[in-house]
Amino acid sequence: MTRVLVVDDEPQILRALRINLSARGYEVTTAVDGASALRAAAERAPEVVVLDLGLPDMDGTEVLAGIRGWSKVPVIVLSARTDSADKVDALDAGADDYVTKPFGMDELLARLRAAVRRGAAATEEDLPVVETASFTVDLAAKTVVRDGAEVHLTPTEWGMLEVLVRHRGKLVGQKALLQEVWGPAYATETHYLRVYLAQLRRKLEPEPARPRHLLTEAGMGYRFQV
Amino acid sequence: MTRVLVVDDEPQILRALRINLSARGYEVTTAVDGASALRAAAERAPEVVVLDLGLPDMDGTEVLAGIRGWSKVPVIVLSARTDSADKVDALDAGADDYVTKPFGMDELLARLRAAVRRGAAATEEDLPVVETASFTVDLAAKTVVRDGAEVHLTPTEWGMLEVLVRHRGKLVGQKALLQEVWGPAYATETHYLRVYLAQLRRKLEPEPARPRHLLTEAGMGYRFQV
DNA sequence: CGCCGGCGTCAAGAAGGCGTCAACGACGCG
DNA sequence: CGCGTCGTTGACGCCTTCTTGACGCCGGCG
Repeated sequence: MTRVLVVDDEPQILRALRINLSARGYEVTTAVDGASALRAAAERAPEVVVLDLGLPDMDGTEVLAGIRGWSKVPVIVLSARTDSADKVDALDAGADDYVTKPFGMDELLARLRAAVRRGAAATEEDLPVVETASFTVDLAAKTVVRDGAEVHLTPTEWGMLEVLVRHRGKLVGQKALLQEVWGPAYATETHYLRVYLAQLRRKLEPEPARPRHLLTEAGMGYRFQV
Repeated sequence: MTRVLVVDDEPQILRALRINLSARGYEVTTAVDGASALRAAAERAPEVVVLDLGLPDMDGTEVLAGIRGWSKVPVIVLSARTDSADKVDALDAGADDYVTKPFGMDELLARLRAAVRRGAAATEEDLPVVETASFTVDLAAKTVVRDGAEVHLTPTEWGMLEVLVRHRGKLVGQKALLQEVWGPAYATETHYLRVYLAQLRRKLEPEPARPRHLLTEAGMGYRFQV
């Protein structure tokens, strides 16, 4: 479910985009002015933004600058102005694409897909590599390295480790862990946790009996400590 | 000095772009047909490509696919066709932008800057040739060389190898692999993977029973190890 | 002090994934 | 039409992985 933020002050455009995007499985948020657009961009963390330049409260390029100040999210600018200088300004201000109204919905959707595709490639690359004193977890490559050698993990082992590493430092409840790895039906099979935690510790901890990174919080859940 | 590859068969456009781009400090390479475009893209490793769809020897989208087979370099498509379907096709084939002729030079330059700005982040490890201890894969030429001789691969075999090599080092999930090679409808035909992996290993691995580069991660997927 | 529940460990059987071989049919080419 | 190549499918044995049960340890509580 791709989150997209649509910013426009014309109700009919907003409506058309909302309908078309929702129908294609996008999760649409809308904003009708610059201030609420900036707020929505920060709160919803959309994966792509469609931004009309003609807003009532502030200039579109200001909104763009406001977003670019902290985010690299792809922004597709919509505008009624066909003037070349406007396009240049918007693109140089950080827009990823510029579409003039009236626009073909097919084309806009295609440009949207292109923008999302690029953005996805970018976020995939900055998946973190988490390092501890005794081993290293690469979430993107799905590998664990210990003492220079790769450690082989089974799918279930990796599933648990991934969840724990993603929430590193935080406590993950038993129920939550079971549901994320095995599915909602297994929320009470706490025995699985013990078995697989033991296997992970045997493979990763220098002293499995005294775990330093894969910690148990009795009665609560588990925690991954860097 | 940003390297840009311009592909067009109309001399006056080539000339206009060369002059304008050179004047702005770009390092321009040109190509007048698809075959030389692919060669130039592989050899010069441009940071951005301007590609005309109407080439004499092959369809523009084929050129695009040829580049996308191994590189994420931003491609701006130029075309005289204003038809919405053409735009959608090109954008979905991996184009980053689509500009219709006749175009304003200012606008094209702005779109070029936008494309370069985005692409600047992700232009490493984009090399079209990947070498292992026992064979060499050329993603741009779509060839595999082993012991000095070229190895013949069927289209499906090549499809799998290409996907794996493109994600070299990373684990590729079975579903992802099936969908990239066979299409979304085949996401569960895991038997195909076993058959074709075996064939690839027989053709490429020195010891097919003990693969060194085409590795299986049971239950998860496959990995290409350099 | 003894009971009890949660935890860690081990091991064995069940289930499913994997590699391999081989056969079949579709297709393109001469 | 005959040929070879390629993709698809089935069968089979092997091996990994999951699941399950048994058991001992420990800390809290009555």
